Parts: sequence; C-alpha cells; structure tokens
Amino acid sequence: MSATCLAVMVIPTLTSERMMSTQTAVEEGVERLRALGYKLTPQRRAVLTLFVEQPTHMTAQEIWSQLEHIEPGLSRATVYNTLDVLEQAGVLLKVQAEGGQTYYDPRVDAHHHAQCTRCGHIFDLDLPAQPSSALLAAATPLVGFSVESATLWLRGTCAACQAHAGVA
Amino acid sequence: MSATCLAVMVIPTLTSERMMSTQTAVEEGVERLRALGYKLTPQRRAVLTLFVEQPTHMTAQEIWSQLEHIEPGLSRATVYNTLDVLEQAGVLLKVQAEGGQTYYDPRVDAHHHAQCTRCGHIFDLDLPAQPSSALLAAATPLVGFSVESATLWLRGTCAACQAHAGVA
DNA sequence: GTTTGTGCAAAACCTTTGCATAACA
DNA sequence: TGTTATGCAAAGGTTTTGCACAAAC
Repeated sequence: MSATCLAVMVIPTLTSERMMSTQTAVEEGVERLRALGYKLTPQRRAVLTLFVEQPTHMTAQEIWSQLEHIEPGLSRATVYNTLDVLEQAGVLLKVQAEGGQTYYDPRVDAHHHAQCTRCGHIFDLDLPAQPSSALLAAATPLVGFSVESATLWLRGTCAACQAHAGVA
Repeated sequence: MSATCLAVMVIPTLTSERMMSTQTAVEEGVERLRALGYKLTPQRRAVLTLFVEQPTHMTAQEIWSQLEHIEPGLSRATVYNTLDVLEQAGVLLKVQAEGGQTYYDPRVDAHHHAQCTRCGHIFDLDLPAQPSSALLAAATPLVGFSVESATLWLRGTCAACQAHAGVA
C-alpha cells in the first residue's frame, strides 16, 4: 500500500550568506531590494539585519518586538509591509506553521521544517521536495493530481529538550 | 544527500463508518460523545449529521453557514465549541491548511492532504506517516530529533481542474 | 434538580487597508 | 522634486471568552 523511505538531513539555520560577515550579508539583501526597485529605508535595513544576526524563524510579532527597542516608533504595519517586500525580493520565505502561525525564514531554498513541541523551536530540514522531486511525482499517477509543491512538517522533541527531560 | 521514494494512494473522503447508513454513522458519533460524558444536544447532532451526509473538509464558517438554515439561531460560538468537543471525542480531525485556514475532517485516522490550487478542494492522501513510520524514523538519527508526527501537505491541480484547463 | 451547553455580545488576536506625513533616490 | 514608504488608526476576519438562560441527564 505504501512504502516510504526518506533520507532527511538537518542543516544549520542560516542564510545563504553563511560565510559572509554580517555586514556583507545585509548588503546582499540591500542589493536585492535595489535590483527590484525597492527603496532602502532604515526599517527595511533593520529587519534585514535582524535576520542576518539572528537567522531563525520569527513571527511578525516577534520581529516587531525586537526591533521596537532599536527603532522606536516602528509600526506593526511597516513590519508586515517590509516582510512582504523581503519575501518578494527572495530574501525571506513565508512559512505557515501548524497551529496557524506565520513565520518568516531566512532560508529561501526548498526545504522543510520540524518543530519541537516542547520549546517550540523550528528546525530546518534539508529535504528538497520542490517540484520534480520523487516525493511529488509519486502522488501524480495515482490520482491524476498534478503536484506543484509539497510541505512536510514534522513535530517532535528536539535534542536539547530530550536532554532536559532525561535529567529532570 | 536525500533519496526519496513514497507510494501515495488517494482514498475516498469518507468517515470510518463508510458502510453504515447515515443514521447509524451519526449514532456512532453520538455514542462516542456519551462515552466521554458529553451531553447530546440538537446542535451537536446537527454538526455530526452534516459531516456524515457531507464527508468533506469544512471550515467552521462553512459549517455554520450550512447549519444556520437547518438550525436557525445557531451561534458561531456553539459551532466552535461543538467542533472542539467532536475533536476531543475523536470524531473529527482539526486540519491546519496552508494559508492559515482551519478545516475539520471526518477522517480521523493518520493521513495527509493535497489541495487543488484552482478549486481549493482538499483531498485525502492515504500516506500513513504517523509515529513508527519510516518517514518519521528517518529524521531521528540525524539530529537527535525525536519525531512524533508528520504532516505532508501537497498543492497542485486536481484531475477535474486539469480536464477543464485542457478544454478551455 | 444539578450539571452542562447555548446564545449573545464583546473582546482578543493577527493582519490588512487608507490617508496624511515623512523620507528615500 | 517625484515617487515611495511610514505611521497611525481603524477595519477586517477568525476565534475565544463571560454570563444569563435554557436544555439535557
């Protein structure tokens, strides 16, 4: 009925500019904005910098909370707007978590996620299941359903939380 | 880096009481409510009946819209409450679609979903990737991440919409 | 008769929108 | 200088909550 075999590999959550300095990475994002005709504002640079310095999955709420200290008066609407722009520019990926929350991810290549049910942290999975992958193709002949994209979402306990549980 | 092979099979969207009459199927749901000490109200019976007669994925909004004709004065809050109860009773499954919408699914066994990007319809996939599946186990040794559940969400074009596109 | 659920309304929550002001290029 | 973005406030949609009344057991 169903045979499954998947090799999944977890890679560090970092931007594609992993080897670059923080400043260089930010500048690359800036360039992408310029290339698409977007203006460079302090707010946009602040969001960019935040993701470079802290390359994790964040909600709009979390992003606003952190930047509010640095950029007083920053509007929530601006954060949402900026996130849309950065998504358009290919700098961020919008990720719909289970539970309905929307996260933004500095990893923009095809990958999947695993979320720890204890600490809530989201990990990147290096499982490139974008179109043309065997994962997608497998479903097609069986239904006449032409698969365009696949999202795999794992939930469980991360190594750190397992360690804590083992001690406690 | 990653080898993927998955056999995916689509099965009809029906409750586990597939072979039963409508009335019998509803009564089974009623029994599950009683077994857990829940009271049986006309509203709860109405939601149950709706899912038996129309075993598809529905949002709370859609459910309310349909039942409002039958049960005038039905409150939205009651629908949400009832859906929670039915989920607790194991009669419905809460499904978080990509895009943030919450659907309720009368299929409660482990399965996944494929959504047509044209008509929006959600199809059930018979890919039993619950704990102990190879899909889940695969991720574990690589990170120390203990997988408890996996959700696979496919997006593409269903057979019907492909046919329409071919004609148009 | 007691416990539980319903309905109403309002609140909470996240996200989007409109418009005047301010800032970028 | 002209275009675009920001900030504010308010609206939008979905879901949750509090309380009096009503219904199920």
